[in-house]
Amino acid sequence: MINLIEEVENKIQSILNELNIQVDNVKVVECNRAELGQYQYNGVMALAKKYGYTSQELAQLVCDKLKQDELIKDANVAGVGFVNITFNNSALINQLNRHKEEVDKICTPKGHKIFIDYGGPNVAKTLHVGHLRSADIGEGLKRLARKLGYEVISDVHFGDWGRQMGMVIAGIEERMPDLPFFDENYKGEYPTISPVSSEDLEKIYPLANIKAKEDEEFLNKCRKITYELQNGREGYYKLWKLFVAESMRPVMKTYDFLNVSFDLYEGESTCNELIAPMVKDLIDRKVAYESQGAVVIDVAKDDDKVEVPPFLVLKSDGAAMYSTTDMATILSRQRRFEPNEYWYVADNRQSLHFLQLFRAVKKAQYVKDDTQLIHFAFGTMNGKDGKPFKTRDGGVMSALTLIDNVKTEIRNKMSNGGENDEEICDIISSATLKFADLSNNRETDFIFDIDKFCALEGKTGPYILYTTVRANSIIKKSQLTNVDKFELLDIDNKAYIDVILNAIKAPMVLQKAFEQKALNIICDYLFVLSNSFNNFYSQTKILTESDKKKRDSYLKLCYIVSKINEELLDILAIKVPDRM
RNA sequence: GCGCCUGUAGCUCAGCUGGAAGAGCAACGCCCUUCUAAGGCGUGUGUCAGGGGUUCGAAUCCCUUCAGGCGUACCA
Repeated sequence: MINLIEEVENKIQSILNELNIQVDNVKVVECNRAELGQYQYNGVMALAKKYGYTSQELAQLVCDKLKQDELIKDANVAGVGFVNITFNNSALINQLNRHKEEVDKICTPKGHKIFIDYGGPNVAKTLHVGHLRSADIGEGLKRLARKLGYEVISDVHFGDWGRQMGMVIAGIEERMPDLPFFDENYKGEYPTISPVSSEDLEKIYPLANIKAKEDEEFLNKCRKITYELQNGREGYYKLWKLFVAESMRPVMKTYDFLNVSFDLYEGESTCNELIAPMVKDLIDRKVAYESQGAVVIDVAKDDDKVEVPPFLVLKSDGAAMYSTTDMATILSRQRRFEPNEYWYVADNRQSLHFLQLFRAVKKAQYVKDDTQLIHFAFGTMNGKDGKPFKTRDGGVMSALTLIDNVKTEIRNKMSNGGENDEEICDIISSATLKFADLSNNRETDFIFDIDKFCALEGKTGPYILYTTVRANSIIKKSQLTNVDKFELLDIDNKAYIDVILNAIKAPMVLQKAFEQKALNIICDYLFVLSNSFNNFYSQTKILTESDKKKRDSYLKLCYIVSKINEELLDILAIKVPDRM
């Protein structure tokens, strides 16, 4: 069944065809002048001249016909030939009653599998505020795809196998050289508790990184340790196991707070046993070859605008790097899941890497020809100087610090103490951060401003939650049970109709957000819908409305808004508290 | 050097498959004995970085200049 907008598009097409005007793509869009109409058609300007009309004449002809339609209350011409359309209330209400059907319509048939890789926290590096983006965006895209019927498998893909591991081990050895892990001839039992805490690791890694930059010998040692770790030196491996587990603790805590979770908690190291056979296979089949001591795959194409460097399978010292593990990881995922699409949510500085990776796996035929590999890049969160945060040298606010800041703001704001306060505070804090993050366009960089991330008023997470809690609260207060079964009536109340007008857009918003993989579209919509609801709420007495049928309609609208908000917030991985 | 991205209100940003310049914050004013004021309503602000072009119509597409950011095989 076609929706209201498609219906009016078809009608306009018929009207134009009757005038012997050929058009095949009539588009009716939201009106950007609310005082003139609800929707608008802009096509007549382009057609008029060709068919011997002035824009206004043709627009007027269209309007005259449209006005005769039962769906339409009014249609008028404005400016140089804009056709503004206002629907009858009953048409809007009918459309809103088809909400579920509309959502089902945009769902994909079952059996389409997507593998999504996001998060990518690194061992020994504390999560800083910039890391929230991959987690928030990835989680949101995963849920959005699932909402639309896709089968989605997610993996956190810990950064636990590259050179930074060698650096950390070298760093620990500098501090505690007497630990048995470093003695190649040690035969006894290794300790089972990490000799370093996650706090220690967050210091050890940046220091080692700085030292490696200044001290060539130390850098070479790190490389050697990395190679030996990857090739099974027991002491290093045992130590690595311990500090990886230790390092993950605060990360998992942060993910938990953000309502982010994965189907798989694997890492770069997971595919280690696949690397040697993979390299052999690539060389045997002459996909890869040796160049300057390293093993590479040519991935350049003749029509490249830029020189695309070869893809590195192994470094010249024989060690694996991120390109190695990314490729082997695809092999591993392909064998187990064989998805139709691979999604990588990673910042846009890695674009070239993914271009190379995707070409390399296609060239090696590790995925089918029609398997899609897509990098959903996101912009970096920059400091006030406009430059991206750097973590290796430290100095950027950690995610946990930011979380503490927001929680403090919210605790101060929360009215009177009560049960579950801490839980509610956490929910609101999480919503505050996530909404602030996701409101930004995915692809563009933006400046991190702590005040904005902690803001509780205006276009914020708490605003949306507050609206939802309000709507739920009034339903509860009515003590009526079957509110979901109540009927929306055609009531002469502009604020009420405005909410309905916004509510019918939800399925289209989902579709657009998915097409563009743009969660900020959902954020914007939540704000607009909530704002119209608050306007309605502030000027309409609901519970004290004497006309019971009207009252029930109003309650039903509260119910609808609450459900849409909950539905969309759930995609953003934002929970709704019972009270605020 | 080459490639990609960005430049919109005082600030932070939407809008970019062409269609009537937007939001939040900040400022000022109004609205709680009445359903949650984390709320509602109102007021002001713009050579959409500059210059060309295409078009009935350009913040949006094309060219160009300027400014900033990122990337450019052994970090991720």
